[in-house]
Amino acid sequence: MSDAHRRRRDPEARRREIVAAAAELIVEIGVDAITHRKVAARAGVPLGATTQYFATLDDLREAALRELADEVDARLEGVRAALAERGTSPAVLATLVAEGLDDARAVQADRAVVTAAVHDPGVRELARHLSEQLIHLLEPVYGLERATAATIFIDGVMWSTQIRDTPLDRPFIETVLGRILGEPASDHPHTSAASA
Amino acid sequence: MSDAHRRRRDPEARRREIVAAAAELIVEIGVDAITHRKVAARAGVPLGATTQYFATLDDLREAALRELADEVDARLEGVRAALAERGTSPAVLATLVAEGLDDARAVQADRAVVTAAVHDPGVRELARHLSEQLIHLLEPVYGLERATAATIFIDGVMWSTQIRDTPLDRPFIETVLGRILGEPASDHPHTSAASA
Amino acid sequence: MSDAHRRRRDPEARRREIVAAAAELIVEIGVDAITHRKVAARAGVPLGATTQYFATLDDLREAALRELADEVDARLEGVRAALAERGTSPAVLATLVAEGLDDARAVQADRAVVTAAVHDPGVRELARHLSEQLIHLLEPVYGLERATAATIFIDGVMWSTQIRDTPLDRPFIETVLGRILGEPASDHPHTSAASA
Amino acid sequence: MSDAHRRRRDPEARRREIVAAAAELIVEIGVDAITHRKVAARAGVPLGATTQYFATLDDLREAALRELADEVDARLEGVRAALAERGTSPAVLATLVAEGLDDARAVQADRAVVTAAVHDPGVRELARHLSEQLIHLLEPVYGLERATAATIFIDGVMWSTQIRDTPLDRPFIETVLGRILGEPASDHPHTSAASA
DNA sequence: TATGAATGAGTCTTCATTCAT
DNA sequence: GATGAATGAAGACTCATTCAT
Repeated sequence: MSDAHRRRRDPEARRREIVAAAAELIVEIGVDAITHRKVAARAGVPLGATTQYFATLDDLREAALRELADEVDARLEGVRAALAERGTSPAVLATLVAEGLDDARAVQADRAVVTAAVHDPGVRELARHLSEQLIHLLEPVYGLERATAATIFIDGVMWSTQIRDTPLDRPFIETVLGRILGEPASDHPHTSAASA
Repeated sequence: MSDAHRRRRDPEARRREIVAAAAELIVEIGVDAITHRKVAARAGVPLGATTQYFATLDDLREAALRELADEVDARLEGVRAALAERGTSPAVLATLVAEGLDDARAVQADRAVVTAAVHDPGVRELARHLSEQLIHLLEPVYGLERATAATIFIDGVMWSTQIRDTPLDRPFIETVLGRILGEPASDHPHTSAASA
Repeated sequence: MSDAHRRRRDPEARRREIVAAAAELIVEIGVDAITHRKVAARAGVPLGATTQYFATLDDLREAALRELADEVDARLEGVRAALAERGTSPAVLATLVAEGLDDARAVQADRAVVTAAVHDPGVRELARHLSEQLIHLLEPVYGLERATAATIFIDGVMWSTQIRDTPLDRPFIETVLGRILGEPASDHPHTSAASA
Repeated sequence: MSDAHRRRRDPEARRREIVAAAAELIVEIGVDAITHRKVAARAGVPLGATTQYFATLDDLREAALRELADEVDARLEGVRAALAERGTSPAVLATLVAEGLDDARAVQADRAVVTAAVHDPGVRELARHLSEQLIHLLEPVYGLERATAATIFIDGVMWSTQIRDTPLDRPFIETVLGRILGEPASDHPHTSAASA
């Protein structure tokens, strides 16, 4: 019965395939290099399908960037869970960051969104949202200022990984996060004098 | 072929104009959005001039990115001089960084080089060189690890500025740099805002 | 992008039209003088159609040369049939060659392929194939050496026709072919105009 | 004194260098592929020199083709001398032809002129002149018809060499020329019923 | 609805030719 | 006179987008 319902394919599934292909390509060749043809080829769908589901290439691009942002969001959710379970210490956080660095796709997805944000106000909100997510994760324990500082540092770590051949190692990250975050505040947040 | 009046005849100047126009455009619309036509229009030269001086658009792009990197280099030289004069303290450094953040062009030039580095190995070296410059500035006073950490943090600050509407403020930067750098390791201690 | 009326929708036919137009132009203005624009104009199709069907101009050129080679092949098949019916004598062959010379297009098609072969290894095979076709037609009757010699001579006749205003006449061709081929070596002798 | 006369260089010599470079290039890459820039680079002269000595590229092309034709002419003069000395027999002629085939440049020069002749009436005369030269060499001994036939065959041999990997061998050429030319006429020409 | 043919705008690039120096 | 900078026309090619089927 469920098979009979969908004639050929599930439109939603196809849409997802296209977005996934576009996201892959953005990570690989950059947001400005994607074309309908490349996306169609990568997704294994006919050219027409890419224009069927998205009015313009910009729309497709946006959907793909949103997809990448969702991936990062999901990853952050994993971080949240891990911190909740293992404790929000610089050591645990450093471990999670270092793990993230090992997943090239994760790093690139994040960087792609931020890069696209520079010249696209729409994406800017996406990028802002992501870093705020991390801030909000750390803020209850370390306060806004330190949480912001740590997030900005981790941002720098991501870029460093993207540009350099040798990724930064966990001990370094832990040490620096330790300095930035200091000791966890006893139990609950203190509003501090952070800026942004 | 045409009866048009040939323009000025100063190859070096013209080349510089073209590179400057390309650099401007990279900052404004992104490295992937530049075209011969846009550069020619911005520089106020005929289309053919852009191809006369650069065999390929890639060559022109590279020259423009190098120009931007040189700008950043010059700025870093200014930082070096200021640190030498006013002391390599987190406070002085924070002031210089905050000043840099106020110069949108400076931030954008730096970010443009880093962004272009992601998909262009040639530019990657340029980007690496820039961050190493800053590391080398701080290393004599704070050691490699702290110098690197501070540089990575400043990198994050730059991105944050690029993405957010409100730039981070000087006190925040000073506080965090203080935590990252700690007391100068050398014999010329400065007043540092370290805490924790 | 435009409100133009799309034309007919018969890809195969359109492809053939484009190839035919390109072949015509190669014969008229030479293989190196064809451009997308000229082909499109000649075929009566928009510029984009020529690039839609052929990834590169080289591909289009190759298809057109192959088309010309096919024409020559078809002509050779006619020669084969005629020789089979009327006997493989120098006289019959000379008549067929002389007929071929009267068809300017046939001569030009042949010469165009050979000319293009000089600087294009891919086409070289095409050209070789054509002359081998004729050799194989004559070889069973006259042996490889004489068949080759006659083919080479006929090649020279084609070029002579291409360069001179007055084409060589049938009697001359017959006389020379008679000398080159001599008496048929097979069991089915034909009246031959051999002399000397 | 002779050195003082010419300021920088001998204009005539420079002109010859340019023509020689163009001729070389025509042989290598085809008559349609030459450009001012390529010729200047090959000749080792500044770009402006190529336009200084020739009003248009067509003029330069024509001069270069004429140069190639002159080379062939010189070669034919060598053939004339050799025939005069060693006798105008098919064997001697075949040897000279076979020697010519070994000189790739000689074959290509000849073919370049003939090829260019197809679409350029001006060059056509040049090409006609060349084959007539050879006819006139053989005519006194073998008569116009046989001389023409042999020339046409040799023309075919040249093309065959250009297209095939393995050049035709001397014995084959001698055998066929022997059949085409027959025995040398006793002493002086007989006007025969040849066509062209 | 799904597909891919159709179209032309726009891109990079090459070059003949002109002409300032 | 010699040089190479200057210019734009023209060429190959790519692709977003439209729309017939």
